[in-house]
Amino acid sequence: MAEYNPSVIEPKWQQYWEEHKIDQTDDEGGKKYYVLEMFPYPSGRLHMGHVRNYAIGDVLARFLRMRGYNVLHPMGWDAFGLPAENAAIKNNVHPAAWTYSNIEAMKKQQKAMGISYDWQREIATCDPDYYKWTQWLFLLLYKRGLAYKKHAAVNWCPNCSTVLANEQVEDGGCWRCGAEVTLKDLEQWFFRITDYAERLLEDLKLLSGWPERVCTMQENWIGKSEGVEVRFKVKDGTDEIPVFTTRPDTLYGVTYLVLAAEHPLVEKLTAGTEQEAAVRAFVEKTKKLNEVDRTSTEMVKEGVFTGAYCLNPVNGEEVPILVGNYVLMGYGTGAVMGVPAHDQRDFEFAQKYNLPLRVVITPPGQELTADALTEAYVDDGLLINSAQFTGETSEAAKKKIAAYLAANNWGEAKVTYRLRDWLISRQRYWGAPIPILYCEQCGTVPVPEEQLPVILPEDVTFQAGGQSPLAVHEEFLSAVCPQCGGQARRETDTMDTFIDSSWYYFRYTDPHNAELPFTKAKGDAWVPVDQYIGGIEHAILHLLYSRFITKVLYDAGYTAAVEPFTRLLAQGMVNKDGAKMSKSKGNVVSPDEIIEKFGADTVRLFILFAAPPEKDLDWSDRGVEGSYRFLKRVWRLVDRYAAVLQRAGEQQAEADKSDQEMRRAVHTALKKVTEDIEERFNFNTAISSIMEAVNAAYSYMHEKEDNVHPGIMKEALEILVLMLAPFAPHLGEELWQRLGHQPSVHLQSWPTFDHTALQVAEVEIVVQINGKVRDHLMVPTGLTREALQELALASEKIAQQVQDKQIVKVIAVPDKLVNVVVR
RNA sequence: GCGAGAGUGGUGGAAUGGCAGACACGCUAGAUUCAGGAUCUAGUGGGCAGUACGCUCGUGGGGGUUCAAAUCCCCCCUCUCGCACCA
Repeated sequence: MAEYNPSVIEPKWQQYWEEHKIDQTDDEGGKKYYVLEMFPYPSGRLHMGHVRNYAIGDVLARFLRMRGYNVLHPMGWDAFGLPAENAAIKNNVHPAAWTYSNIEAMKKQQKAMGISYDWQREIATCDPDYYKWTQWLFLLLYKRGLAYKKHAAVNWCPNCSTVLANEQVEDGGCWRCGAEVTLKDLEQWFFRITDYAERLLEDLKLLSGWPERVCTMQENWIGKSEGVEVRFKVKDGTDEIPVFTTRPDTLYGVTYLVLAAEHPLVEKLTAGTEQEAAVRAFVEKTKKLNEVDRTSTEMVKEGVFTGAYCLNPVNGEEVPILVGNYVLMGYGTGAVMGVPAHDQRDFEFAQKYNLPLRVVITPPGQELTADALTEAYVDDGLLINSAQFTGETSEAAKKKIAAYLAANNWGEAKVTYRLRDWLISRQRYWGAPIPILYCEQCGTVPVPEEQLPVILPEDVTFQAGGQSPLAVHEEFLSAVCPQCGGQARRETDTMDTFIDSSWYYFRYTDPHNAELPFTKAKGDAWVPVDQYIGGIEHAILHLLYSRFITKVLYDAGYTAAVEPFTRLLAQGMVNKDGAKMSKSKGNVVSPDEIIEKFGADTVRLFILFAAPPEKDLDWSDRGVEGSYRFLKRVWRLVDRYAAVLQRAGEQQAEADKSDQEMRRAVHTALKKVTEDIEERFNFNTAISSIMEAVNAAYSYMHEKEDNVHPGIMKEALEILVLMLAPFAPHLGEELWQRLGHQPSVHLQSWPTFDHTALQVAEVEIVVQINGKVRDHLMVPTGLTREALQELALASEKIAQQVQDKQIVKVIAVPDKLVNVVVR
């Protein structure tokens, strides 16, 4: 009797699968299913989060193949990024060398896990064959007017020495290193994602296969709000100040106007006035505040009078213009109208600076006076003090005032989004160069497509100061202008790595194409991804960018997909002792060690068994041992009967009761496992059903010893092995062979359960009195309500307890229960 | 503050209106063994009982709907995540 020895069988089957190209996908054949796990950054080591991610994807991929789908299950590397560059500076290795050796190490780990990837489709975003098409994508956006350069106050991470997109600032810190982000005035490249704001919002409705919270987060991030833009004329001047408001019904309550510190009119309005010095000091002070303090709700609202006034278009009233620290230049128009009676922020501000309040909205049936207010009345109501709109409801007035403004050319209805354009240039080396030239004659010129890729030079020297080595690389810098043939200079910024990952799922469909990023036929054959699996941390970033890029490709006719990912599974984290695994806490569990000790099958099984995929999972060494024990238990079961079963079919004995029970147990498990994987993704309960079937087989074995029914035992073991194969692929393969079959178990059809095996002659029902269980009865299956009721009332225990009471009602549920209601 | 999710034995978790705690970990006992480990078998929510396999309590707290609630509804508490002066 051989022992279960994963360290022998796992490498053996991995090699077999590779040699026999079991995991390669053809573009033709069967109904397609695209399973994708988010590709990793090649840090050099897999962590348990990766292991979980790939285990989930692999069970699905293997299961669906057995269900007859043509499954695409590729893997690649999000290989550009700062850590490579930091490692280069610190250890004096080239980022490319560092990255590729990390890729090798991680690939080895993935192979050791037995994940069924089609390695022929492997991609790395730092490969010129890949980033050529990332650059092509940039040019596509450029041609379509979606890539532009502008001067703006942008987020700067001093630690990473580069700028960041809005999405990449978390809590005022850099998403990668956490350093406090400051604002810098720089000229930078942007993608016009705001042009797609409405579609990105609207199409969330198509994503019924996504977790609702991810859609909600995207919805909040896009932040649509509908209102009007009103133009206030500056008194004694020609300038106009546009103001965005969602409450045009409060327009008659405006008593002042506030500009953001960065508002272009601030300087103009105060130049040469006696307010100039005070305003300038205030602006300086406000600009110095970092983003966190600036947008914190706890911040004290402060402001200063500019000395200027403007005119409320609807009533011609003069209102003072102030500069305030609570108005953001980045949202709306950078100017707000102050309605202290009906906006809490304005109320606080007005109290502090003694600005007047005017009530223009009253709650229905109530009087409201300015003096009586202790806080703003922010709800809808009826208009007062509002000329011809007095008496209207807020709802009606919003529309009527908007129309009135439009008719007089004082403003118009407008929709504003919180979403900002995507800042995509990075002042770093290890990324795809932006394919742009600056010509003295022609200005900004895109690199012609046939000249792609713009190769990232390898002979660079890194400087401690963090300046990109491209900026001082003469050979890279100098270029010939494709338009005039004159001297030109290359853009030295590289692209945000989120661009690399925003289209990689298309490249897998046609990874070796030298003419195009992918052909439409191949892209359309696979995209959208049917099931995408990854961490929740990309709820906005990667997932929003990918949706945007897919829509651009759709508009340009390169894909028929409107959305890239049909279903999304946001997996939970892998923790240890209730806390995130981290070096500083010293609670990191290394996948390598566990695989070495127990084998990949055990790790996969444990991680899928310990919790449903979307929940956080606490790592337990004991639990892992339990999974190992289970696999050994299966091994012994098959080992004991494999020989016996070679004789199966010789004598087909009549099946007795316990034989039939064995068969029922296996088919019941099969039904449950199939449903749990296919419909609910509940791998934990699928595995527990397999365990139950194994337990049933042990009981059967004890009862029958060597007199098991060969046909039934054979079928039971085969079904068990087939069910286990997606979870523990190596053991599945080994046992399949030991049962006398040819490999590969992974090319077998998923078994179908036999309805007749599930049928039972008798079923245990529960008899309740007033909802409390009082008896259990074995009754023939399929009894009618009436028959069931009769049997229940005839039961000794029930009859006894009911005899001196009045039966009010009897509820009978066939094959389940009877509830007798008594008084 | 707003939004979303969660709260079930000693532990991970199961049950989505019909016997709460499947499955597993841990623990207890027995078998096997020189011993340990491994393995197999049985037991394992609390209380009361005491061999009647019975009563009773029990799914964060309180209330409600229902013949029947972990599950549906209302209020409250706690935790996690996301957003947060967005005009």
